[in-house]
Amino acid sequence: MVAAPKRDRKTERREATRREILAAAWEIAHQGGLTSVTLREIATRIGMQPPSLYSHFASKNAIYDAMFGQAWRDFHAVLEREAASFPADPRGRLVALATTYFDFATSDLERHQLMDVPMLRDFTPSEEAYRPAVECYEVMRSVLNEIGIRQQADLDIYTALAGGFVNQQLANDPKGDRWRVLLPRALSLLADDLGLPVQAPTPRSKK
Amino acid sequence: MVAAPKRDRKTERREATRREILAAAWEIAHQGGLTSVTLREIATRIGMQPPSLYSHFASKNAIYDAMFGQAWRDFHAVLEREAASFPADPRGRLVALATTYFDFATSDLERHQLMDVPMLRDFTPSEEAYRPAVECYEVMRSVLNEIGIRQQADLDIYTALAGGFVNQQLANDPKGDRWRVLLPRALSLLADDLGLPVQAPTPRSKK
DNA sequence: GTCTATACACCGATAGAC
DNA sequence: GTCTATCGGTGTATAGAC
Repeated sequence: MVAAPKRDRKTERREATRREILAAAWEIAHQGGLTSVTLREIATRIGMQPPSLYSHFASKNAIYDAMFGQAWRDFHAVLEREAASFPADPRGRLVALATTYFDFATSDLERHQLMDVPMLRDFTPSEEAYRPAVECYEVMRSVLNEIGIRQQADLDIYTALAGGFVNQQLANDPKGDRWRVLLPRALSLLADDLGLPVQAPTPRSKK
Repeated sequence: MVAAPKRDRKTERREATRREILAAAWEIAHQGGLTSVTLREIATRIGMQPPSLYSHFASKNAIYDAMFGQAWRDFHAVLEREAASFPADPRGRLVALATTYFDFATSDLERHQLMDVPMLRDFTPSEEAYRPAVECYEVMRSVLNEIGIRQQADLDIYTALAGGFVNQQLANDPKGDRWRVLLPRALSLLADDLGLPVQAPTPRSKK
């Protein structure tokens, strides 16, 4: 009995083309905003004719959908990776969680808009594309839960705060860190209010 | 010498038509979002042919521009009116200021997007339309200044907080008050951190 | 000031040949 | 799977008659 071939060259090529299309779409979005992504422009960039794209995606919204899913899967991967090395103390974890989200969101405006700002009319993510988003929320909620932030009102304040910082950073200082550096202080206010234990800072060498 | 006529019927009619155009534009925006405002649709609603709109506005962006200016002048009026009856104590003033902004912003999603969320490509407000926006910032900054919030970092935390609450409210509970009711608590955290004096609540009749 | 007619540049999507 | 050709629609804006 001969082993089935491990690689399916045809499928590989198909997926390579899909990736190429998505890469071009991201490139366009980064240059001219999400709404400037058009089938014509995608096709031009990858040397195709616009109708050929329909062999790979059922519609333009299907492309947005794939981008949406990809973005959340990427964040999920980052979140899992970073969460493994979060500090042990509650306040440190809180800051680390928020900073992980903040950095991911602010590092790519158009991706953030696609993920978190419903700005594309007549685009609604499919259930499949939405799944990794739900998984991210689960991870974040469980981290906050461990810390002791369980009440809905407390979670709501946290999300408003994190989202507000991201938006201000992107809107008013997109290349800087004006709000990023304030994040720990803002979170410590919340931590104080919730009575999270303060961990004495690790003693440093003298002075 | 005959007194000049107080009313210019021609000008009045012109401005009435302008108002009619803007009213139709807002109506469309409220129903289908800011980007769904088109000259065709405006013209249809007021019983005109699309090209006729050019007798009143130089371009579509000129219409957005007028809407932008109108929105900020409206907020300025609300702000001046409300500020006259803000409480005397710093914490009360802080909450009143933020609530005034919050209520105005959340009461009209499309207006908020036009004012605060740069989401229309190739639209930049003219200097004239931007002026009332600057005046609003002046008023808000001066209120915060009286309270004792003067450092840029403190102002930045305030704006991130206020903006974050507005966005969460509009995105996740547009018809409710889930974040509105949390606003005083969130602001008291900031007030605590800044050491704003706490005013003993006015004694009420017994228990 | 408003109209008709039209120019012009886009867009997403489909049909059918190869 | 990719192509050519094309459909049917969107939009802003201009020219010129009335």
